[in-house]
Amino acid sequence: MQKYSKQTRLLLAVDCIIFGFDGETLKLLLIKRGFQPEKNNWSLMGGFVQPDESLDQASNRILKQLTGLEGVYLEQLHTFGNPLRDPIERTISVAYFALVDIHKYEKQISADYHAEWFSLKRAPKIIFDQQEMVELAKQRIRYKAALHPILFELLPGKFTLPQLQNLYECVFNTTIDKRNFSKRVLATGLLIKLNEKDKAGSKRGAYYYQLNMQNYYAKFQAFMNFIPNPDSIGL
Amino acid sequence: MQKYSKQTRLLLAVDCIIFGFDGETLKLLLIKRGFQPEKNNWSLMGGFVQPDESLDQASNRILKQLTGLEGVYLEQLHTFGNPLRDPIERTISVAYFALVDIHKYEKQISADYHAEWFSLKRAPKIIFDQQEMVELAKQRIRYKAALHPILFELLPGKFTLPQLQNLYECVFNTTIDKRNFSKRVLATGLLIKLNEKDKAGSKRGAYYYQLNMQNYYAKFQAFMNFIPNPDSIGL
DNA sequence: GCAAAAGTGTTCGTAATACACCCATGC
DNA sequence: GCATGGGTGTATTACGAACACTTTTGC
Repeated sequence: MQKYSKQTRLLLAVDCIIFGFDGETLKLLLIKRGFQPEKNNWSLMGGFVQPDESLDQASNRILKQLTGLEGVYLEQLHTFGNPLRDPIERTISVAYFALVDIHKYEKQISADYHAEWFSLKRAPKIIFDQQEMVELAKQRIRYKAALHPILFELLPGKFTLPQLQNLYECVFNTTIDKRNFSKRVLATGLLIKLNEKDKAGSKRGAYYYQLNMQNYYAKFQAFMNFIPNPDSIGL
Repeated sequence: MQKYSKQTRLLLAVDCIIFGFDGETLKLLLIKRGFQPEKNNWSLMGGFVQPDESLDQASNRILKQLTGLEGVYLEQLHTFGNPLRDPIERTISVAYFALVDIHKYEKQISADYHAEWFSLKRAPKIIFDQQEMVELAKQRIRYKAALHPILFELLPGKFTLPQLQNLYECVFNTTIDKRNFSKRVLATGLLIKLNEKDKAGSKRGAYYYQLNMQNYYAKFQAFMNFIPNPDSIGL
């Protein structure tokens, strides 16, 4: 059978908003764009969708090619299709966001790929409408994290409660009572306490926990409250 | 400046999943596809994105062209990009879902546009991967409706509490205690009681309510519980 | 011994749940 | 007068919020 004649074909790209957490602030991974226009300016990880790959495959490939990251949490966010968003030629971009354990890849990323982590607040200007993508991604992460345990994807396999709380406080830009926080979190049954302490953060040391993967997968879609007063936060 | 040479251009379409509520069940609006392949088979409202329009514009245009619907709730759902989803030629489809007051357009739609409402459970087979789109849309609506008052978009300007409860019970496939339901709903401050009754559903008649649009817009993004035990429902 | 962070329990108020009867009307 | 659906109140429970002191240990 024939093709759909008369219809316009358009360029299709994928852009990945990659978040990491260094224990202090949320970070964004950017790269210096390798081609015109906007060559050498900071950009999200992006690339064109190839003829034989799905969108999920494209986003995973681009992530791997530009950062070496593989097997990380990656989710489709939104598709941006403003006719003028790319000044050279109309390009539709399917945006994905990723959550990664920053420490796992920190050195490799900067050494091999010339990508750099920026604190969300201090990130440089990025190209086209990518700032809009980042804002939407931040919003989506907050929204989802208020209900589902996605933020664990930003932490290493072993982490402490203070670290976890720090992450939540940082994402939601709030402070949480540590007694209530630990109660809430432990009540989910998602965590396994280890017989080992992290002595880095304090003299006394804080117990390490790890995810109970069984419960994690089982309860991932359930609604659970990890933060107090979700309404009061800018969701 | 030049174009991005060497990159493949792809067809880009928009498909709209249109939901309505007739007081009994959730319904889906389908149309007989007007061109090959799958000509005359049931399909979502779809069309190709034109060179000069954004995705939102495209979805609104397609909705208007195929159904006459205008100014309805329309939201981007997900983008489907499997290389083989359209057998003729690779086509990326950005799916949108719409919520409409079925009565407002019922006659017009079937008379002028040869579109038809189908009960979700009794809908015919639709083309390509559109069933997947519908499933995702149902899921998204449930998810969103559990937290935000979007289901009002499915009701006429004046509606009764029993009608509203019916809608929620239908969307979540559950039963709700009417005393608790009315308490919850009225507590949001979203409804204004009218001095008028709907006598169609019962001899005594049920009071009409309308949305307090001020509060509706203000609280739309807030988290609110409209259904008991969201966890227990298949979200 | 002191500074700094970790860990832990109780009280209180609010919100969700379960539950049953009367009301208005058309026939 | 009776059948049908509409409307309302209360008692109990569970959960989230507020809140302060003790523990450990490196210096």
